[in-house]
Amino acid sequence: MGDHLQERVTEMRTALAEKGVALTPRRAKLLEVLVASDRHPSVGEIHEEVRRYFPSTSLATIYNTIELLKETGQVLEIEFSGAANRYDGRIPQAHPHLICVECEKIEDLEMVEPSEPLEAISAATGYRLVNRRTDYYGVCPQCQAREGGQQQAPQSLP
Amino acid sequence: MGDHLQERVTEMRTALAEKGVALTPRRAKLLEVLVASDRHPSVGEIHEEVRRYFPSTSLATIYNTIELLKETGQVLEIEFSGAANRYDGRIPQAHPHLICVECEKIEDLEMVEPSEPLEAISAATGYRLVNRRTDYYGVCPQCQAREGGQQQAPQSLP
DNA sequence: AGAGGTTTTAGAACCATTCTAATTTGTTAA
DNA sequence: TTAACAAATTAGAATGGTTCTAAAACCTCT
Repeated sequence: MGDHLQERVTEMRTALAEKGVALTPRRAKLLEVLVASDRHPSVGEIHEEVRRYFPSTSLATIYNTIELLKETGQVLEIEFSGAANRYDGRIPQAHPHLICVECEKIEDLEMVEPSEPLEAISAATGYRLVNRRTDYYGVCPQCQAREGGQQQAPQSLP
Repeated sequence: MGDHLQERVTEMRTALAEKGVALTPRRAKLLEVLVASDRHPSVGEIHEEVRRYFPSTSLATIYNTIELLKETGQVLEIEFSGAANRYDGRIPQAHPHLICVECEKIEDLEMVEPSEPLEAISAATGYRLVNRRTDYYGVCPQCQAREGGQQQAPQSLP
């Protein structure tokens, strides 16, 4: 695991410590799993992985710990209604994602987002903004290839 | 209902007609209700409203008709995992929303979104893009007022 | 060792959504 | 007008991710 990722785990540990909760072995493993994955894993996937080390771990523990991480701003939750929520432990700040509607892969979108004038929105609307979400949905290159060559041109969305 | 809104209902009717499905009284009322509301209503809210005119209407009918509208691109679905999905029948194209995390109000964000170079994203990533989502979450002015004056300054999200 | 707190577990409860099978409605053809 | 067929609708069951609950396990401090 790279330095940056180790640092992330450390930050999470610190955040939990400051919150006054114990860093139990299960929780420690969960942090590791969460940060080790670049798949934006679901609770189910995290559960499966933690179970490889602590087979008796219950789903509730995963949900509880994720909740603690959310409360401390240490994980980014990407909500879905028809599928399990997904979690980004590597970059807990809001940032744009690229989501494949075929294979449900989620990637970070590295391209500069033109940094919405968040203060401007706040000033214009009176909202006290606390979060944002920016997702692009499409079919990833691999899924396009798998489908054969009959894909149509990218359509522009107003 | 304004001209623009009437037009929207007409577009929806046309889309359903082209799809070859019947415009039953329930469906007609649903379109009306959907477009009449500026609340980005949930299925439950639409159901309640349609029921005022056709009391025996079942939830399944609402879900089915919404599905037809989705298939024809005539309604925008805003997904949530912890709460009911919400629907925008007025502007079915992807556009940014302002969502109050207190009262769950959803407003269209009129401010120009700096129109992401969607083709650029497509070109850079190889994705065939089909949709997008841009939401800003915060506390609306009304909810801030209701809470009293102890709100903190808007925080900037990287 | 015992007391009091936190953590964890298993399973129940919840709820929006989807599915299913049966009924109703509408239309066309005799 | 009725028969027959297709589409639409209904009530309720099933699904599945998430949350809740009560009991058990685990610490830590004395």
